[in-house]
Amino acid sequence: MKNNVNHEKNDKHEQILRAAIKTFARKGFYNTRISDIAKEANVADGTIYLYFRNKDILLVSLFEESMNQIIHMVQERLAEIDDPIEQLRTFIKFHFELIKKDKFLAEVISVELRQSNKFIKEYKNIKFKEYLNIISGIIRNAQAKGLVAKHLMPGILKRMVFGALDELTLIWVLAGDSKYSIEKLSSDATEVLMNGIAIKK
Amino acid sequence: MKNNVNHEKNDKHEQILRAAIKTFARKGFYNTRISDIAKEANVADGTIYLYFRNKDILLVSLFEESMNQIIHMVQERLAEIDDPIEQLRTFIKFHFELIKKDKFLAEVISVELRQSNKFIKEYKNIKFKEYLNIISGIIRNAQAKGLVAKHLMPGILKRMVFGALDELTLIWVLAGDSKYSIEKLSSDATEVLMNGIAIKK
DNA sequence: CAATATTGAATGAATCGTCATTCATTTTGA
DNA sequence: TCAAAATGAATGACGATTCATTCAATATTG
Repeated sequence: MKNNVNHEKNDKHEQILRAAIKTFARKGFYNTRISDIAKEANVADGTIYLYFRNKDILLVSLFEESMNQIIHMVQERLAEIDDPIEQLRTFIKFHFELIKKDKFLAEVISVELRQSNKFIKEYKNIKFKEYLNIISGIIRNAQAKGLVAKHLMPGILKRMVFGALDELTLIWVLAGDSKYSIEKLSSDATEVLMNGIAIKK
Repeated sequence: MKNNVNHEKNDKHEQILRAAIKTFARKGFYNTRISDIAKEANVADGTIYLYFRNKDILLVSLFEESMNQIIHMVQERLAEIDDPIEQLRTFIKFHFELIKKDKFLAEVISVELRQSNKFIKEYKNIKFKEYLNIISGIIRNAQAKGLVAKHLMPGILKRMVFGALDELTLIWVLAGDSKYSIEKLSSDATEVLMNGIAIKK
């Protein structure tokens, strides 16, 4: 069974990233030791430096690669929809599907993104901005069609939407939670945000 | 005798806390050295340990004491108002007044609270929960008066409100005041949240 | 085909700088 | 005068990063 592992999932890069996500989620970036990640990934400490320049870059790569995938997926879903109001509804739905699918990643993004954005110099955070701009894009379209009041600024609304969703993400990933189901979070969030943003007909 | 709380008018205690807020805001908790705070406060490194058991406790004290004051102030303001809808409006207004008044503190709370909540074991975060429960309290009253739909859960709404406000706080403290004024943030936030939560008459 | 050489991925112990915290000493002020 | 407050140099622990070495896979040779 040890013949040729090269065709197997011996992708160390991926293996280390997954271990990092899991460990950062459990202990937080600053309380995680490289040796913790190495142990979780079943590689030597030094191996991590063959794939990532340093600890900061490991976190940044994690964000970048994840956001890339997420952006791609959500764009795909939105492309099928014409009505901006329906797009916004879908965006919210999609958000909760994502956090359900990868709880550890959701936790790392929710808890560590602010810090890293502010304190890791290498990180310009383009991908995250791109993600937020999907929301403001939808809102601009809605405004053009008279579905959202024109005096509300898309740059502010996108942050409110993200902030609300992100805070709900947090209670779900931290509490584990028997208290609120993803479905209830999703439906309450959708109702409040749609009512708040779209013009009532 | 020397260490904790109730020597209200202790100059150094306050002096160190202010320096800590300023320094944490600039460099983040984990990138701040005790010696940085000492320098900012014009005291010796060791002096800080006469007032705070360790670095973690310094951050926790900062949260607790600030939240105490904030809770007290907001309760006072809300007490003058009967209508829960007006209370919610006032809560939002008050939030932005606060961040305008103490930008550094707003930044520290917004950026560091999640981390500390999750990773500092000593910290049970009672005060922050109390703050959030002011919001859910208002919403429960509104529901009792038929002003907010009963099927929306106050525990979810309080988080959405806080999340939205917190995210707007973040763009203001990080970007400086250039792009959006506090007043515009406040008015857009109020409009969206009130429309989202209150039943349209 | 076997023997040998080359390659580069992986290892993990050792290094080295960085602080949080301590405490012997000094300063303050009642 | 002396207890409390303040100081800041010294300590000790920790942990990111390095790099000499190992090892397995593949290539070369005769």
